[in-house]
Amino acid sequence: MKSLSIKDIAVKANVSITTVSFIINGKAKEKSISEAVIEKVEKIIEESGYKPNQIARSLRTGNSNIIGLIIEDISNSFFSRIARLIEDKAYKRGYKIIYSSTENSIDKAKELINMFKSRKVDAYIISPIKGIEEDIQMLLDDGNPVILFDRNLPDVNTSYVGADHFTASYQSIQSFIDQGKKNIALVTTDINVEQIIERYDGYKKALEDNGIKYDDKLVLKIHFNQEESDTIAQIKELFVNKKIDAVLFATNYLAISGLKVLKKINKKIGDDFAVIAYDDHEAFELHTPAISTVQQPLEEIAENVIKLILKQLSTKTKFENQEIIIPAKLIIRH
Amino acid sequence: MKSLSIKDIAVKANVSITTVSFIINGKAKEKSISEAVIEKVEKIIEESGYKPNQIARSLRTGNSNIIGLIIEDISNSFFSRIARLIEDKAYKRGYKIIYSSTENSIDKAKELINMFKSRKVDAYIISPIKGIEEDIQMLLDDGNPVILFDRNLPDVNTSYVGADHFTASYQSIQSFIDQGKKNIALVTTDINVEQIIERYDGYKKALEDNGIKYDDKLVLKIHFNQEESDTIAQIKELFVNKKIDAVLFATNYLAISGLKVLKKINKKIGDDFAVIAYDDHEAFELHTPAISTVQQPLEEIAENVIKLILKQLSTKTKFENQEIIIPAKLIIRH
DNA sequence: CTGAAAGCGCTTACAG
DNA sequence: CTGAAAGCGCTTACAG
Repeated sequence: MKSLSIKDIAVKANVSITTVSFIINGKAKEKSISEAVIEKVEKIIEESGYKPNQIARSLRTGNSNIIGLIIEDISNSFFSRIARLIEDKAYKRGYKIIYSSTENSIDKAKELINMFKSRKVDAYIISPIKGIEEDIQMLLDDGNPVILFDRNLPDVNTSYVGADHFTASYQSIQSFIDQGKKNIALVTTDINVEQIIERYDGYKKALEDNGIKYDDKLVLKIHFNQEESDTIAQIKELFVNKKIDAVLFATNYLAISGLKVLKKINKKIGDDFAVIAYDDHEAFELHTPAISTVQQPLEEIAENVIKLILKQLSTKTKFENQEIIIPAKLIIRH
Repeated sequence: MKSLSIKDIAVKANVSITTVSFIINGKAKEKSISEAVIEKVEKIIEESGYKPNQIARSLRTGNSNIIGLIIEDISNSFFSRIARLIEDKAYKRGYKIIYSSTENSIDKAKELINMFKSRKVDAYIISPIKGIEEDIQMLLDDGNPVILFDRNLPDVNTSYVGADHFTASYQSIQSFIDQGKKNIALVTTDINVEQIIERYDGYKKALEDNGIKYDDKLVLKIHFNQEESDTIAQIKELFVNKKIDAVLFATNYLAISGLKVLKKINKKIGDDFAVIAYDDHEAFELHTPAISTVQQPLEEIAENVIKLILKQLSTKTKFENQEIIIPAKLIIRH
């Protein structure tokens, strides 16, 4: 029942565990182990199905080949799709992923960082929230690679990969204005994170640049963790009581709720009511009519995150932090 | 830079590491350590921010408090939602999750099992595929808790948690027949797993029991990993060339493709064409008209999986395997 | 009431 | 060309 150890292999092969270790780690040549011994040991390893104990290896070497991934919620399709891409790319380079969801709770995020720390993960990929700046700074001070993605934390100097939310939001509003819209609403969340604030700023700036007066009453900030029924009621209130000819939803789940409202109040999307949703969702292409969306470049975000991680992992000296901002794409559907 | 060890704490407190260890592990009372010493040590731990190295603890105790989760694809909403629920429940009990996606590849699944094994995970939660029976049997022989979910493996004696796919599929078809439908199609996948076969069996049996002849031409088996454009072409072929008045989609992503086809060929869902989709999706409620679905009890599946894991983990003796089959729910929407 | 010491399974500097 | 031994940071049986 007990699994084999390097000692068992050494005994079977009648060599020292040092020799076995060198062979396992591909240092046989370098340590000039004879061909005959290499073959014998490899054969025994093969036949016995021996797998080195990674826990012992980690304890000794100090690295785990595990990357910790901290996100808001794995069941949100934006994150699950990113998680899948990151997993793929990490595995190809020999790294595994431990993930965990923060649910936008500062306490849970702090706890997760501590847990990952005590497990000695080699690197951290974090979609952060405000309030954990100090914890992240401590990771950096200890020399850990930390990459933020999706949301940046202005007060911490780390590497960051994300889409250009300001421009994407600006362009969405500009496209409404180009269609002749004047009363443009924004439905967003009240969570205080960079990428949501940028979407708001883009909305405001586009209005100003086009000489349209910003109206606070057309901006609905939905409380993050509330019941969907409440969200629907609030959006309905906005749609029914305000004169609106276009709306930008700042997240895909808000757009889903918004579409439910439109269905309920029987308001048609068309020439006199336009909609754009931030982040794509399968429901949008299928919807009648199809919903225009802002699409984040998931593949590129994941690729850049992994690249930065690997670069930092291989750099012994002080690492230069990088910010990589990738354009998002506005997909107009009819 | 280096993090603190138990030795550092012992030196600071002027006691042995044994004493510190007892205090950390809540055995202070049992080992009758004096109140004064306990307080002193706890204060130092608190102030220094010391976190025990879990790697060392794992090596010594043999357990990792990590559960390995092997699924088909984390970006599929069924799995990401289950993953979220399992994560939640596991965390509450002090366990962390490492996940990985198999993409329905036998080789990748085997590799993942080996990787988890060498990391000494305490338990395995697997949504399996045919071809890894031996590997799972080896885990069981080594005394590891293994819970299969979503799909069972008939040739291996393990615990299993899943929905009653046969009945759900049967009831779906029965509801079509009750509406007077005669030409009922099934769009399913060609992957050779229990839960897909059961859906097929339920379809066939319901037809037979109602005296409707089974027609092979009305069953479309889509190749698993193909491009969506090919899937759409095949479904279109079925819908255009066969006389059909109802269709059951065996997975939610097939239903999404199917709805795209209907939109394209401008076929309306209504009195003379009915649709049911297996596994819910946000797009279905929103669709015009809303799509009826078979909903799996995700919460109950996750809860039972974790319960079984904990039970097995706490049972020193030979564990009695259990199969838990939970009814799925047919939600009719109009 | 508390501590010295063995040992979990590895890696690697050192010695020969 | 190969091995003995130290040490990574813990836990715990044993001794006093």
